[in-house]
Order: sequence, then structure tokens, then C-alpha cells
Amino acid sequence: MSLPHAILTALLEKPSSGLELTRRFDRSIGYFWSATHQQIYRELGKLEKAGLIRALDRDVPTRGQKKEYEVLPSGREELERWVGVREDPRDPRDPLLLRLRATGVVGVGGDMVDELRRHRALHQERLAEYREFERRDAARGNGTERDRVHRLVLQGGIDLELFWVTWLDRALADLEDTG
Amino acid sequence: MSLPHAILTALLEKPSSGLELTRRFDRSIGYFWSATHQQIYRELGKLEKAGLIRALDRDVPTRGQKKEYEVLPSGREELERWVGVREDPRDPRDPLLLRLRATGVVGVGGDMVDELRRHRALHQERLAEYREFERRDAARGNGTERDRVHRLVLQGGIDLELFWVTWLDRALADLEDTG
DNA sequence: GAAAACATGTAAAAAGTTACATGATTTT
DNA sequence: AAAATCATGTAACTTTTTACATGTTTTC
Repeated sequence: MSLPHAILTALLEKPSSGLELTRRFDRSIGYFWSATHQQIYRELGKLEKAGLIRALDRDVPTRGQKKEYEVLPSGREELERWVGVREDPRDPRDPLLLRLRATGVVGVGGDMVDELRRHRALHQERLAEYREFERRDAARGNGTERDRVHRLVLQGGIDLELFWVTWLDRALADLEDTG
Repeated sequence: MSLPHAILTALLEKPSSGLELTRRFDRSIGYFWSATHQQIYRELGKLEKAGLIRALDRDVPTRGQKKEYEVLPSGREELERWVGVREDPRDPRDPLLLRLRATGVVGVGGDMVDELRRHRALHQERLAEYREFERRDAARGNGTERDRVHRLVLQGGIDLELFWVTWLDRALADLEDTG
């Protein structure tokens, strides 16, 4: 049950429309949580119905017209409750390592090496992007708790991509060696 | 669509019953893919129906009685096809970083620091466990491709836990500093 | 013979993915 | 006026989670 809380957090940081939220999920929030626009619109509908958020301005919302939402006090309370909840780390699920392991029983082919290289490039790209965000952030202030938390989370994104690039390098070195 | 392929891989490595598979998913396969017994039994049923695996021995399967499965040729072919598929890295989804970010807008309390410490301990535990597996593996042979792939995947599990412990240490240092 | 451990399942709900539909606004 | 982009949504499906149900074998 994290999506509604991700949306509440994003809306508290800045009231937004569904599409704007989708874009923010592709950027900063996306370091650790992703969502499609379909998920977001559905969830916005639920949150509005539950009285946790409300649409601004629009009395007569028509299709195709921008609709901005803001968080209501009950929404903020719900988020405050949720941050105090204990939840264990989630089980990892990564198809790439599964595929690699499967090659151990059905045989490889150079295909898997290509695929690992491709993934390495993708992670490298994302890493570069995050480092660019970091560079930009360094210019801005870092006084508030919010800024520090943002920085920590971005650092998490960077470290995670670094993990991937490093592990993929090792895997490629190993497989190219004798593969 | 990875669960059926995870099961096919596990069954090729060694024919097993549903409960045995569940245990193996909690151990080695669990480095990067998890599944509950409910998921596994349902999927075994589907795979059997699709003719990719078959139950051994049992002609009259009754509830509560062990049922072992093995992979049929068509199952192996399906797995061979699947390892060649290109699939982009999956979007990360981690509620902990989401909760941390939420504290940036609703305020922290020492609660989050406690929660980060708790997660650090859990990751540290798992890391120790994986290193124990690594130690044991080192004794065994490493000649076959299968052994090498297993070792790479285990290394991935270790590196991922190391990422968490390192990042959590950094986060704790930062938050305790001024928190 | 009671309890614990082993073993297989069903059902319902929640979350996520994929495909499709449609209207409004801006640019060329 | 056509095309591109902005914007919101529906529907069907798949996957995952949670709660429950039940039978068998081993151990004390």
C-alpha cells in the first residue's frame, strides 16, 4: 500500500495534476518508486473519494482538461500515520539474475553476455543522469530537513546504480573469460 | 512473467515438490526472486496443465501427500526461449525510501531513525548468511558453467546487501548528526 | 493419542501492467 | 486545418498478497 502515500507525499511537496505527477514519478520519485499514469489517475480518484485530497478550482471537470489536486488535513494525517509504520525490507525480484541463473541449466550462448552489456549501458546512463541531478542540487541550499532527505534518497539511487554497474562488470569479466 | 521460469529452472536443477520449491525459493533463488507457497502451487498446476512439467509417481494424488514434479522437453524449450528474451531493468520499488522521503514533508521524529537501524540489522543478518553460503561454496568445485553462474548470482545478492548496509550507515550518520 | 511438522491447496482482495479511448490546446 | 502534444480516463488482465482450509506423517 505505498502508491497512495507516494502520491500524498508528492502532492504535499507541490499540488499537481495527474500528468504532472506522472512526470515527477519518472524523475525524482522514480529513484525508488514508479507508477504509470493509469495507476496514478485511478489512485487520485480513490484518494479524492476517500476525502484525503481535493481537486482545485474545477467545478465541472471535463475530459482532457487539467485538474490539480491538493492534500486535505486528513490526507496529511494518514501520511503521518504511515511514516510510523514498521515494514520489513521487501523481497528482491529481478528477472535478469533469474535469466542468468537459468542459463546455468539450459546453456548460455553469447546472448546473455550481450544482454548483460545492454543492461550495463542502461544503468550507466541512469547513473550519469542521477549524478547530474546531484550536481544541480549541490548548488541549492541544504539547510532544511527536506533538502537533506532528498539528498539522501538521491544518494540511494546513485548507490543502487553503482551496485549494478559494478556487479555487471564483474559478471561480464567472468563470463567473457571462459564463455 | 518470471515465476513460471523460475520454477522451471529450479525443477531442472532438481525435481521437487511444491514445499521443497518453496524452501529453495527462501534460500538460493530468494537472492533475487521470492514466491510464497500459494503462488508456487498455483503455478505448478498451470505448468502441469500446459504440459511443461509432470508429476512423478502419483496416479491418485490426494491432499496432504507429497507430489514431485519434473520438467518435460517442452518445458525446457520454453525456458531456452525465455533466456534469449530482451527485457529492460525493472523499475525499483522500495517503500523504505518512500517513507524516508515522506518524513521530509511531514516531519521525522526519531521513529524513522529507529526504523533505519532496524533495517540495517536485517540487511546485516542476511549479508552474514550469504557470506556463509559463499564460504561453503568455495569448498565445492567451480568447474562447470552452472557453478560459476551460481557464484555470480550469489555475489549479486551479497553486493546488494552491502549496498543497503552502506547506504543505511550513511543515512543514519546524516540523520543522527542533526536529527 | 496429542502435538508438531509436513504437505497441498482454495478464495478473495490488492497492486501492477497493457491496451485502448477520447477530448483540449498548441504549434506548424 | 492538420499534426503534435497535453491531459484524463476505462477495461481487461496478470501478478502478488493475505487469510483460510484440510489432510498426512512423525515424534513425544
